[in-house]
Amino acid sequence: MVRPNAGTKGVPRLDRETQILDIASEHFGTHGFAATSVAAIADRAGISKPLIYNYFVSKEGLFEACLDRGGALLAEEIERIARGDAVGIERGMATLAGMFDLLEPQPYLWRLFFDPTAPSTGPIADSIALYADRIGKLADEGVTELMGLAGNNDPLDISAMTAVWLGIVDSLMNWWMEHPEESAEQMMQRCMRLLTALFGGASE
Amino acid sequence: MVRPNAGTKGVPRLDRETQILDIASEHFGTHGFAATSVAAIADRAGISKPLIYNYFVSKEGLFEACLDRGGALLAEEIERIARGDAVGIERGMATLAGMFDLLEPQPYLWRLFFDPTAPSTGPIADSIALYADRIGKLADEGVTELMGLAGNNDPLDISAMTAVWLGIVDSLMNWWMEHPEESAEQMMQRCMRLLTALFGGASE
DNA sequence: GCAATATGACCTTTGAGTAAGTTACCATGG
DNA sequence: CCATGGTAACTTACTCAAAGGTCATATTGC
Repeated sequence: MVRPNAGTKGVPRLDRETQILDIASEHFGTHGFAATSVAAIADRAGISKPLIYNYFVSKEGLFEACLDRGGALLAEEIERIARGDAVGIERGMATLAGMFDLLEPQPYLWRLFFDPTAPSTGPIADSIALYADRIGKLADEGVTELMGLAGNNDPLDISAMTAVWLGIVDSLMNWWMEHPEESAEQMMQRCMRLLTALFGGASE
Repeated sequence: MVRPNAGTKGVPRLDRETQILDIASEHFGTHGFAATSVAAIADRAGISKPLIYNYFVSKEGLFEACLDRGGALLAEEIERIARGDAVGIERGMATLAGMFDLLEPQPYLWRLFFDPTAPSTGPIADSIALYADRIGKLADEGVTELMGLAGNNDPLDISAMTAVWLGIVDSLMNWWMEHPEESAEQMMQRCMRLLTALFGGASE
């Protein structure tokens, strides 16, 4: 009764790490690196701060672990879709569909890689650059294809269009976070409707 | 000699306030509220922290002053454009043109109102909500028009499309921040090219 | 008893915010 | 024409709280 919380809870390290990463990813993704405190994560996990430091060394280490897990997930999925044969807008929509499926339980994962409050130097910046490049490269590839079809090969135009494309994905993930009742399937159908509205029903 | 830095520099309050707001807006807009320190702003302005507190009361007060100045600027410009007669995509492009002109020296201003690390309660949240609503309402209006032309009146579709539109503006401002050599005029022409590429040259 | 899981209590750094004073300028009165 | 004092601009040197990070120790299963 004096120390109601003393002693082990018997949760294996891997399970605990997974749980911590889940909670940390949500916090980091939702509020950003700077506005997230390790103590808050520990609280939400029902454990003490030192356990987190024991497993992840530092706040940056924890963030990096989130990046690694999330980045691998995202990059692999986008790469898988890139190996398909969709081209132009179709490829974009296929990518979106994949992202919705993948991120159904956790749309905030996407934002980990576009966090302006994350450290801009050191291992974190490297890690972000790594995955952002990997994702960005595929986006760039898709956009280059699309623009090429329209006869535009200007590198800066392509760079800007890629940024816009990533921004679109970003805003859809944000919107999804504010409408959690929406399923991946519904999100995708909504996007199709938006696309046809934009193109006056002439797409497809 | 004992206190080489003591004493006034004789800069009138209004001038100093303007200078502080310029620097603070850039920091807040670039790195977010949580990742910005008052001391850093004071440093960049070449003054001491207490002077900032003297003029703006608190970090939140400073942020709010940035919001008020920037928000009025943005909202008034968007409202001015909304009173024009452009409709659908044209209205979007007109708005973009206005934003580029207005934000030529300071694209980061836009991000002040979409900062996930800003306090979510209190006067700041109110201020953000005020301007974000004002901007969002106009965006919503434009999007509703556009979607209506295509026969889509679903409120959630409109809400999502508005989010996407704001996300597009956001990503363009970010891209611009990374390409400061670009003029407002050039940005606009680039956007026109992107639009025609998207619509297969059939727009206009 | 040993290794894994776990914690309370601490240290340290960072950054928001403040108290008290300093410097320069300008208006007034003698 | 110079003392006097009021006020605006400005700073040094602090306080205090929150958050990152560490240490010694406790519980439990084998």
